Amino acid sequence: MASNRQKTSQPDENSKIVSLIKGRRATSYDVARLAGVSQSAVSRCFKPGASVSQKMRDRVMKAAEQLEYRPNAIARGLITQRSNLVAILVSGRLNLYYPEVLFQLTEELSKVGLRALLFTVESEDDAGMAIEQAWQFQVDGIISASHMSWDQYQTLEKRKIPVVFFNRYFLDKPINVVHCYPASQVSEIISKLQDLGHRKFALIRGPESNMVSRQRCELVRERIRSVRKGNLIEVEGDFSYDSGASALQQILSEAAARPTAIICINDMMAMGCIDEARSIVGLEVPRELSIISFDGIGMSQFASYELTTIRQPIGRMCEAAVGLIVARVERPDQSNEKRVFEGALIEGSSIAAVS
Amino acid sequence: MASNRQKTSQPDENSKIVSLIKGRRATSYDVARLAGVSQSAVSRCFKPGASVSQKMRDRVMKAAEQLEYRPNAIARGLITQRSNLVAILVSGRLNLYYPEVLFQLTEELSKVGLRALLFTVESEDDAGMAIEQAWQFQVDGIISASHMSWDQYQTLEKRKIPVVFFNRYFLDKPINVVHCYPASQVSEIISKLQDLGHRKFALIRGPESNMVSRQRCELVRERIRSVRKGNLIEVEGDFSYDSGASALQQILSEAAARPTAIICINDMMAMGCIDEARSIVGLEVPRELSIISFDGIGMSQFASYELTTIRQPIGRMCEAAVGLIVARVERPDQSNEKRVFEGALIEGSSIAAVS
DNA sequence: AGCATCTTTGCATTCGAATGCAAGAATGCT
DNA sequence: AGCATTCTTGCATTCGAATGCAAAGATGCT
Repeated sequence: MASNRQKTSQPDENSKIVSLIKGRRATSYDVARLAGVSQSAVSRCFKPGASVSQKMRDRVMKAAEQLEYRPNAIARGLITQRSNLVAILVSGRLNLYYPEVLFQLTEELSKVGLRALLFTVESEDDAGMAIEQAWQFQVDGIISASHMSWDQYQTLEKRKIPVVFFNRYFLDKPINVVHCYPASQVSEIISKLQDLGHRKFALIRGPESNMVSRQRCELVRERIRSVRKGNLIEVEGDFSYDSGASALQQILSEAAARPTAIICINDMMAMGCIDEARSIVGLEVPRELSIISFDGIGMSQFASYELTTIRQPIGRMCEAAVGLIVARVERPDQSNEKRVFEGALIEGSSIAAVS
Repeated sequence: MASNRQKTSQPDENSKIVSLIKGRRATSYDVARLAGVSQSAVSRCFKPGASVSQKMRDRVMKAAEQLEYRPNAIARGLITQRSNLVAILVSGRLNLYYPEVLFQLTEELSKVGLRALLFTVESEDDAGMAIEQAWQFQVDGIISASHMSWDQYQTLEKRKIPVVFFNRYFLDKPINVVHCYPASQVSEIISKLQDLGHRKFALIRGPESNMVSRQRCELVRERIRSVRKGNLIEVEGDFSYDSGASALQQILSEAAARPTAIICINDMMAMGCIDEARSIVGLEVPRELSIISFDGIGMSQFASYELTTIRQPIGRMCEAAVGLIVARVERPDQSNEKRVFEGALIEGSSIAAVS
């Protein structure tokens, strides 16, 4: 009792405490004992904005340093009901767009004191498992850049877990979403292709179930039709390099007359397409075949490709996604929000005039 | 008291409990009350191998389902002193090797019930911050495929956090490490190059501080010298595409006679090198310049590159890394272990005979 | 000095699940 | 039936930090 009250423990007792801790992780109680204060005082010293005198803070901090004390985020999470964990669901060994998103999301989360709990999700089943796990770990929110069904989302909503979709959405459903709607860039680039003499186009889509792909396709179709009843052949891929390559073969075999320009719904397929054209089919890109695409991932600008592509402002989108998560965590009842970004046209060297 | 004892709660009371929960996350107490058993019984039902009768288990599980109960991993972590979290430290927007490792590590962790807490680390400072965070979150272990100083590692060891290095290590220091030592593949491919008539080589290294790069370099140098006092010019890169490109320029400006084969210490630099050779310098690869490299990442096999490269068995390495973590978590005092893997030579089309 | 106001501090409780211990139930054996 | 053994179950405590409340201390004002 008395020893608890005294302002500083005796030197010999101090070393006793320090050595007692040895091998164990120091807790706030250990720090409190060493500093001769209460556990709550220690807790308050590590809570920004709490009411603590300078004297107390100094003493506690000194003791904390001696014991290498760090607040236990798990215990803190239990009592505060905030884990500071955010689940990130990404798919994707096949599309190198995702790693870029993942790394930037992680950094943005880190800036606001949140940690990324990573889940790789290649199917709806995976998403279901990820959701269960995320729920068990009491994540503060989920950022999904991957497969997730409406039912699964509903479950999360019922459980009051904030969800932000990253370049994924459901038609006309109210959700939090960050995505890129590059309407004017599509106009611009399609016009440009037409100015270059292109009249016959092909479109390599993503899966029909993917809304972002559908949206991009709509923009492309509208724009091509708006100028002239253009010739547009469409085939479907799965966003992967390989599927871009086989899509090209399909186009060439199906089209009555070979298209002079191909619009790929993402960079990976465009790269597959270019490589297939050059190495297998023997078409020169861009002289004989122009190719444009969407995303603007890093490697789309490698000299082998130098894609003309519509870049997503991934950095700002990640920032927005994290911003939405934070906002929903702080005010769970606020209504959903869509943050839509423009694209940016990167003029590479994958297009040319029709010869 | 009495109601706590009775084997099943009354129907009306049940719905009262169910609705009481509404909006809240169900806890083991809620389930216990609904099932008419004790909280410890619920806990045991969710612990594999615990002693519970079938009757009890059924009743508890039914109640749990009704309430959508899932054990709170945070609370569990607090009492068991096991968070089931593993920190993964990767660097790397610039080297697409890391995303592959990251995704596979995550999947392997998931298989053994562990979750990946992701940290992006581009410098030792970042590593320091990641370590602090990981420590606060009571991670069960750390897998580092990134910068980490010996001092930082020592801190972790002192704190008894298992660490496994992934393709990183310190010279002759005892640590847990998984890496790839492709000695025979280096021999094989260098011999092959020599058989193809190559005598003048260049080596594009990674940073001198990187042990894996140094090790690969050693293998290359030994092998080249062992056959003939070959001509070997060396320049340093940073594993990125761009640095591969500029390394080529440096080689061409420094070398008295142009090398006919370039050994790149990773695929990214090889791709930069190939692109630079083809697009800027105007050299045909492989006719005028052969290029080989290390890693065997997915995109190294894209048709634009088709690198002859020594692949790391990333899948098995990730499995091993997770295995080591699990072993250290279960038996913390066991001594360190190195798991070394062979490489596998992928014969692409980036090499040819000297003309 | 005396009183009011504001600040600082400690006490006691809480979050949700796990677990050692002992009591109680079920089973087997003589 | 009586006793020993094994299996189930509940009680009470624990993990480590946060926080409402009230007491104690500091400060200002008259």
